[in-house]
Amino acid sequence: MPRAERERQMMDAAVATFGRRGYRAASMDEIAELAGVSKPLVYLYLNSKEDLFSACIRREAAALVEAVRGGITPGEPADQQLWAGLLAFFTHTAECPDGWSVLHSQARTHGEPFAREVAVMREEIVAFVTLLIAEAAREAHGNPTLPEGEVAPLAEALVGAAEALAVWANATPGVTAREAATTLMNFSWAGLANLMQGKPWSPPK
Amino acid sequence: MPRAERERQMMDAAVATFGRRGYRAASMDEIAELAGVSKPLVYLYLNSKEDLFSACIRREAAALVEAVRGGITPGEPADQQLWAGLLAFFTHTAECPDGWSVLHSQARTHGEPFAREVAVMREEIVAFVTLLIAEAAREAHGNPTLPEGEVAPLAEALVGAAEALAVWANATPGVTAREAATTLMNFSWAGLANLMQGKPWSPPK
Amino acid sequence: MPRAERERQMMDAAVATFGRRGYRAASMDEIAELAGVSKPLVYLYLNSKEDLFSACIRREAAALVEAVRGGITPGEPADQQLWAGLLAFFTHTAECPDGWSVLHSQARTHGEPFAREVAVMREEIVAFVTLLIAEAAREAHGNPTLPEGEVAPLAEALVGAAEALAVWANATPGVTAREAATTLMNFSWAGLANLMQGKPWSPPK
Amino acid sequence: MPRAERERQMMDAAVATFGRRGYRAASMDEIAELAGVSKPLVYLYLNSKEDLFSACIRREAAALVEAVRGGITPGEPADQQLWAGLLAFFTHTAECPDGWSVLHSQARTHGEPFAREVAVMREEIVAFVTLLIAEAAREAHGNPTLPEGEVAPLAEALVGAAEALAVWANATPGVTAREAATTLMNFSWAGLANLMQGKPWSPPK
DNA sequence: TATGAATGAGATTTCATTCAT
DNA sequence: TATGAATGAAATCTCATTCAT
Repeated sequence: MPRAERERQMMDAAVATFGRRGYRAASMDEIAELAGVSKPLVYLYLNSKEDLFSACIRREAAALVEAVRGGITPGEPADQQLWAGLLAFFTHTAECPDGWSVLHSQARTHGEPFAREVAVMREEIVAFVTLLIAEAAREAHGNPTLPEGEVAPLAEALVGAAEALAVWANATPGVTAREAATTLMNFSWAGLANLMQGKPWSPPK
Repeated sequence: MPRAERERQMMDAAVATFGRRGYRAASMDEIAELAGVSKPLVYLYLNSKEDLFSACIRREAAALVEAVRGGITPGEPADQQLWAGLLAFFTHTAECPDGWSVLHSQARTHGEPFAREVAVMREEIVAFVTLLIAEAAREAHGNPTLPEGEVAPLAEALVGAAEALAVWANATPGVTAREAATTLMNFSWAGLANLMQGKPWSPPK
Repeated sequence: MPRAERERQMMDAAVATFGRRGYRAASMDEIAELAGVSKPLVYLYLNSKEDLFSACIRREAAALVEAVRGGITPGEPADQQLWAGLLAFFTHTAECPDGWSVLHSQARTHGEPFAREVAVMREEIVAFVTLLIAEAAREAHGNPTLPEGEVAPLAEALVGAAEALAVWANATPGVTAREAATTLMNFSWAGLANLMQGKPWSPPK
Repeated sequence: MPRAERERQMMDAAVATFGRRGYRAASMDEIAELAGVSKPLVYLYLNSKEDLFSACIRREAAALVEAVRGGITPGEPADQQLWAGLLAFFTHTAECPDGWSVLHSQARTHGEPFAREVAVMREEIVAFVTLLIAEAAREAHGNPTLPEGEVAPLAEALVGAAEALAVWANATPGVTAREAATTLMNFSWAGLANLMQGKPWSPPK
């Protein structure tokens, strides 16, 4: 069997195992058995448990970014792009729950080598959403009405809400990607629109 | 030293260690050393690693709920209550980052005994937010304009966004609890208000 | 509470625990709890686990020897003495199963310091039985018909059979001491009588 | 080295260690060292201390039964069969003192999983001896003179005496298997013969 | 390309034992 | 006389990793 395919088998097994058990609780024995190969072969190809986990993170991150990117049509109105991106995001996380678990739950809770890998991808997505929000503001008024420093936290909140909804949708039977995306658009876009029209909510006192 | 105080020391050390390393990577040796006691004493008082982790989850969950509940004045307008609750939430998670990590990152990624403990608390908070949203709709129009089944996902999204912002605020130097709460109110409340006025965002096609 | 009584309580608890669990599996915690005292008190009075076990062996051995000795009337015919001794033996082992377990099962399986304690008592009993057999031979013929070197193994076999029957009687509901003693007399005495009349069983070839 | 042979080495070491130290006092470290392998290999092959002990019991029980069975020629007169069986028994227990210790001393003093394993083998042997006694009675008189319910305790006593003599023979230098078997035949067979002729020993009063 | 055999290091847990009062 | 508080040492067991083939 050619190396590339064997490697894919092993990574599939690793993603499933890491996603369900967590990095520490997953054992190389279990991964090798699930992949249907012997343990030394896993080491021959993937080098170490750390390297294997990193490889999983990179593969799943790339797949997620690819899925979202593929769902978007650049040049469309900002809300259409956000909608399309969210739909692709929720679709992908529903189709690959183990991969999503690796990225969201596991990689971020197991210290420095791994957290950074996933942070890179996340920043890329936050940056894209930040751009969309600024673009939307431009579309609405021709010039940015939102101060620069306020856009980033909003994008952070939107991405955070999307992540939480993805977990919730995976854990709640019967919730479709389209419903999740609609909920989040309703929840966020109208609020953003209000903000852009200079009508922020103001705290008491 | 009296037992109660020693127990508190151990739990402090355990929360710090579990919060930073995760359940599996945290070792009882490290916890005992950080607490300044011998390992057998930890077992004598807290029984087992599982029991210790559960005790940490329960203590931190109770403290968080207590903090949020203490920040709210019942009877005030719904947006005031939400604001106060978020402020208390972000203040508490900023003050107890390890406890927050235990609840948000660690407890939820390590299997059934633990996930359920924290799910109970989370459902309590989601239920409270659901009530607030419904109440706000009543305040705005005198009768519920949002269909029952749509409120729960919105509360889920709001709580999810709050959780993500708490993580982000803890990881980003210089972000205050007040700023985080303001961002989230801006992000969500205006959007919810729009929804309540019957102006949902509608997907294309 | 006076020391002597406390000590007896502790030894009772120790005998019960050692008898049921075995020397290693019995924990000082369990013994102290069963005795209704704190662990340091056990150490204050009985010194160490080894010493406590030795003390149990000595106490139970003395009680057993005392019981057997008290059942016998010296001067009676040898078979009457043997019968009375066996009856007392089976009665005592049935009344004190934990003590018997300590002597028979536990003390002999846990290495040198303890095996010797119980060996002393056992040799005393074997010597007594040896005397009885020789005496019986004299009663039958006026002079020893059995060579000296053959008496000891017979006594050993008789005592061994008694021990095994005691274990069996304790483990088999409904078997009385009188039945066990009768079985053993039937099994052994007639055989011994035959031997003494110079009619040994002879092996083939 | 092939797995089967390594496993045999480990079991040899385990039988020796369990036989000498007892189940609890034997440490897996000691067993591994005596076998000349690392501890993890013992666990890889034999699973756990409990499983290892059970495996030892089963192997030694099978070997003992096999040895006794192999010494007997079915169809011969009952006393010849008993003699041959005892000879084989004492020969085997003298050759495998550690295995005999595991079966007789250790397995029976350590709780339920183990006691039952050895009880099965013992019952098999007691049943065989019971058959022999009944057969002998038939050979002597053509019909059973011993009531059914009395044969079993006699077999129990005979087996018990054999067990005790095996321990004694192993502990007493210079005693051969042939001598032990002769002693027991002398001790028991003539007595049984008397019984079969309807001359039981009768208790006083 | 692939694996059966093997291990060093470290995890949780238990227990006999002692101090300070 | 009596105990609550505390620990050093050692047990069982797991796991990432490598060697020889």
